[in-house]
Amino acid sequence: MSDEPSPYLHVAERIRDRIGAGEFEEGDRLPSLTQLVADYGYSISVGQKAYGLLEQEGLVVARHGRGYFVSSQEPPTLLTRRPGGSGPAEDGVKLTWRSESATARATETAAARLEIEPGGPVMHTKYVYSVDGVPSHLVESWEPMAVTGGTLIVLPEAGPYGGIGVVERMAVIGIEVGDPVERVTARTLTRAEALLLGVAPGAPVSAVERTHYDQATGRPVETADLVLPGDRWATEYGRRPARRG
Amino acid sequence: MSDEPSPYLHVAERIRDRIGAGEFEEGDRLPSLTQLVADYGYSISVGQKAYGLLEQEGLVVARHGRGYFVSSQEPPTLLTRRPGGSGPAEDGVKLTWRSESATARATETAAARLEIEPGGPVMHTKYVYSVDGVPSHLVESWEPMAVTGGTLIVLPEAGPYGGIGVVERMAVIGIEVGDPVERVTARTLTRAEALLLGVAPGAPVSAVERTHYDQATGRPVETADLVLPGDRWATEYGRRPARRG
DNA sequence: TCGAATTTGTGCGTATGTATC
DNA sequence: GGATACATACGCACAAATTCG
Repeated sequence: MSDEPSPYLHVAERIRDRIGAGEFEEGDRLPSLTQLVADYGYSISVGQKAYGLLEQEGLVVARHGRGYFVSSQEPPTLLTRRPGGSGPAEDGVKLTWRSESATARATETAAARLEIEPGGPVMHTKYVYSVDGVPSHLVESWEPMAVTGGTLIVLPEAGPYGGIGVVERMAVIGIEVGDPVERVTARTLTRAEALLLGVAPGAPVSAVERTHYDQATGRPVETADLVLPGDRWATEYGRRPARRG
Repeated sequence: MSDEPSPYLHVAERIRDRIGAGEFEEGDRLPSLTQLVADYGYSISVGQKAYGLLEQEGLVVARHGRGYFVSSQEPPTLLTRRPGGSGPAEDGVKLTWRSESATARATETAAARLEIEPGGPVMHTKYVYSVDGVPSHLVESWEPMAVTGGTLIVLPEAGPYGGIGVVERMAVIGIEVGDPVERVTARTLTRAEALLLGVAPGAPVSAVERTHYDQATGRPVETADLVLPGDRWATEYGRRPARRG
């Protein structure tokens, strides 16, 4: 009979409108739950559900014991990454990392991407990167031992040529590596990843499958999985043409 | 003192585990709320909150009057998109779309990306794309009227040159457009977007800011926001070198 | 340092509405 | 119509975080 929305939807809409109208700005404190009861006449739980909805929409953040606040819509700093690189393109950002390398047998998917036999020997390395000391993203890479085995660069992060990136390392053993192929999709963090990054599981991330190829032979020489939290990273592909207007 | 999680988190974890252990498979009906009360001894509202959490994680779907079900985790096929294109690179996939165009004043962000004055006239078009009849992704594009105004291609989806893509349309008025610049990040769906796509809000998506430039002058001629659900789309950047090994 | 007041977070029990079978 | 199930709402209680005197 009635076309009225549910009370909690009604309250959520009102709050949304009041934010939109400029009554509250970024970072401002919103009415408390008890205030909402006074304002709209519904119960506390209606206010809770309304704020819960707005929280899910990313418009509002709750702070225990303090109140509800208008969230900053635009994240303060979104670091930009370019294909191939593992770190930010911006200057003045301190990138650090921890890594662990071990020889392993190629999994089904790694083998397929490296175009080697499943179970074949690979160097498997896991990275946890940090920006200004805060965990920022995860990388896991695989390199065929058939390519780097017995050379000085077999360990990506140790030895005289450790820690300088795939392109430079491969150059040491005479392999010219071009721009990588990157396959990007979106998913939510697993529990294990969330633990490493110190954020809530279920946070959206870009999952990037990156593969570097030998320019001369066309064979894959490295493949990696990158996990980039969406609230901290953007990746920029392509270059704009030079301005000649 | 106690390290126990909240009851609703505990129940959510148990259900998650039971699904992971194979006790319930895709599409299976999960215990009803009253059954959860019998199983775990908490109240109905605890079960509701637990299922609510799992719903948000995308593991469970609720069907009014029927019950809670295990949602299909793995999509049958992940479509591949290439930069610039709006549709899948795969063959045999039927891509359809609905669109709405209207002239508008450029918002702050659209103006910045198009390098025009904020509030300047633009053609604003919203698309809802479907694959095999099922809503698959969203696109919203802006083109400066200074570029297309008064030409045959002013409406992207109407007239003799409607619906053929940016590169081809711009070619009609003598503008050569190169590969676009795409900036990719991850976020969750807003409620409005979730409604259009018919999926749960909070689902992870790739958000792509795409800009096409005039190859000759280096000026932006079109910019667009793409919303690509992570469970249906991947975007592939770069090409592997030819095999000569 | 302590405690009171405020505020959100969580849980419980119940009632009502509505969809499904 | 009746039984079952989820959706929403209300009121109350207590826990936990914050603020302030």
